[in-house]
Amino acid sequence: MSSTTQDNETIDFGILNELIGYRLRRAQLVFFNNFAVACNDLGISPGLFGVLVIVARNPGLTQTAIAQALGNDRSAMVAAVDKLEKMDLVERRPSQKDRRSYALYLTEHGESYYQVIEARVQQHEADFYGLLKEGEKEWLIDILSRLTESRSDAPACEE
Amino acid sequence: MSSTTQDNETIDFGILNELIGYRLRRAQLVFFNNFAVACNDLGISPGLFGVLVIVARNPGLTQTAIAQALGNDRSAMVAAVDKLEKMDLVERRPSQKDRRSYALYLTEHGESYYQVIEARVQQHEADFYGLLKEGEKEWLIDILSRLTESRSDAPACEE
DNA sequence: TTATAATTGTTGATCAGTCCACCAATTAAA
DNA sequence: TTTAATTGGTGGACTGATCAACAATTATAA
Repeated sequence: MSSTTQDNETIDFGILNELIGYRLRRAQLVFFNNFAVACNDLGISPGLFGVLVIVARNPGLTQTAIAQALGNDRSAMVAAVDKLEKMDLVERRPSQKDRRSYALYLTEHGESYYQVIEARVQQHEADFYGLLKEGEKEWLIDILSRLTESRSDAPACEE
Repeated sequence: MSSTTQDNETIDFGILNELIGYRLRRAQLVFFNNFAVACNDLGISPGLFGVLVIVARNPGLTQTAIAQALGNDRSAMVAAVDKLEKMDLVERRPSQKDRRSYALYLTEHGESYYQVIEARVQQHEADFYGLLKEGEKEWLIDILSRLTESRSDAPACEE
């Protein structure tokens, strides 16, 4: 009911501040901006990073398999993999089992560059750790996972 | 028979599942979809609902004031208010203090219709309450607020 | 006062992301 | 063999966000 800072010029946010959906959107936007600032020189967006992680940890997957894992459309993968290929981070190798599909792998340059990117991303995340108390990060991720995997065609999540 | 679908279960998400940013994005997407399903017949998007709430609780504000409160660009408000005007929910009244700006108010129809919309939104939010334990909702909102208002883009802060 | 700077709503352009329908080639199933 | 699915891919539509510019208006400084 009360906003965090009740200053002179009080705008009443009403129900908005108590809506998980609204708060999620605002927080996600802040993370997005921070990610962009931290990784713009690397040419990596959050979406591209997601693809990179899946390819790095699961070499040989097809584009549709990655799309399903990330909850994206197959068609969206084309431009993403094209970009990553032009950056010499990912390469498409013709699948031997299925001549329709490609098997995706990190290039040699991609292998080493991925270490840089992941370190940068983790550093970007750490920018927010000061705002969290003991155990809050794990709890937050747990509850977000619950909210995500409850409904919808949740992606295949392990662990 | 087992090539693609079984791969799904063994996909390693690596660092992804432990990233707050990634989890936020996924959860927010689920909320967005649920919101759309719950409110598509009302013609209200999350963004439009945000504007509606601010106008309802703070009648007479200018478009830029609302944009700043919601963290949006001023130019984005034009199309939003145009839509809400065509729906006969919001009206622009010329400001008496400043002839450059408008003062925004809910129309008569908007006043009653807003009750319907807010009830629907709250019902949509309640779809997720079953996943939360005692006090977790307040905790989650508190954490998300902290993450959001840490950075410069904080809403509702005038000087 | 006058000259200058700032603000308001608005337009337009760009850009990323999502979504959907569709296609040729290939594979799976009937 | 005929038919149905699936793959990567293309194109279009549709949001959203972002930014630069503009005319009208207001605020500030000289």
